[in-house]
Amino acid sequence: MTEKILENFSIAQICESGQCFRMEEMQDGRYRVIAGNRYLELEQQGKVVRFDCSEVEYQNFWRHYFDIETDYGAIAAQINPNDRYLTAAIQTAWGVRILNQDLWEMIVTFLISQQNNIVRIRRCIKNICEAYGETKTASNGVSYYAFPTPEALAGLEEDDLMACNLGYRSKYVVRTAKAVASGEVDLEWIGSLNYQKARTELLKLFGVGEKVADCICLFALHHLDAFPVDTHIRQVLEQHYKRGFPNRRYKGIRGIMQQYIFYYELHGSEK
DNA sequence: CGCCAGGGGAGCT
DNA sequence: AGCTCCCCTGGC
Repeated sequence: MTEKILENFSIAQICESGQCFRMEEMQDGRYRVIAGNRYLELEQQGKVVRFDCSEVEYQNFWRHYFDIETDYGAIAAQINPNDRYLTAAIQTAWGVRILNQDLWEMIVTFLISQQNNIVRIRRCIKNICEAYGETKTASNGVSYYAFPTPEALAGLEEDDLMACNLGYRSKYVVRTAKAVASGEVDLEWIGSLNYQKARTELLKLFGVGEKVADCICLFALHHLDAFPVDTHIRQVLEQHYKRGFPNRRYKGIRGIMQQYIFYYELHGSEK
């Protein structure tokens, strides 16, 4: 067990922010997350967060995964107080963080996300993990499935993942897996690039467009200036930012603002 | 059964 | 940059 007192951190909000589809609430207040081939259970009471792992594992992995080293209070303080929309958004989404997730996992996840809803995305991910991910056992005895490696998917026919409910996205995932497994695409190299260059490389992948590329940049590569524009964000921009989003003001943290907006639209405004 | 939307993308002009 | 058409599934 590792206990930390954390500001601007809400595991519930992170879970519902729609950036990680392998995090879920088990019982009330207790959450489970699978990242790559790691498993963690955690719970939160107020600012106190209990991680079911050693201090070493927290320091070596989960601290970075949850982006604990970034001061979100300072970021929230940069929001223009005259901006009524963003001010309302941060009141609801104050505990959201941009996770540091695995690059391959995010590529597959957001290939699947296109023209898809969150419930089915979750199920698709679950399906491919159960079908092609390695079975693992957590330190507390719980068994779980790791995310399938590129190699595990590279041997498939392009339509094989339709059995996992991916629909037409099956060929996007399989073809990308083949490209990565063969070495034609070098994920480690992409991970070393700056935002614009990484984005350009990701756009070369079959099935990756601008929105998906920005999601990958934000959630895996931690390029906090990436600003994914989906149908929800587009509507917000049209309604509340007719003269354009204040890109200059939020330069370098636009992606965090995007997440606050996205969360607010999904859970906060309650129409 | 048809229609349509769900966190877009490819292919062309 | 803008446009058309398209992919598959689930809900109504």
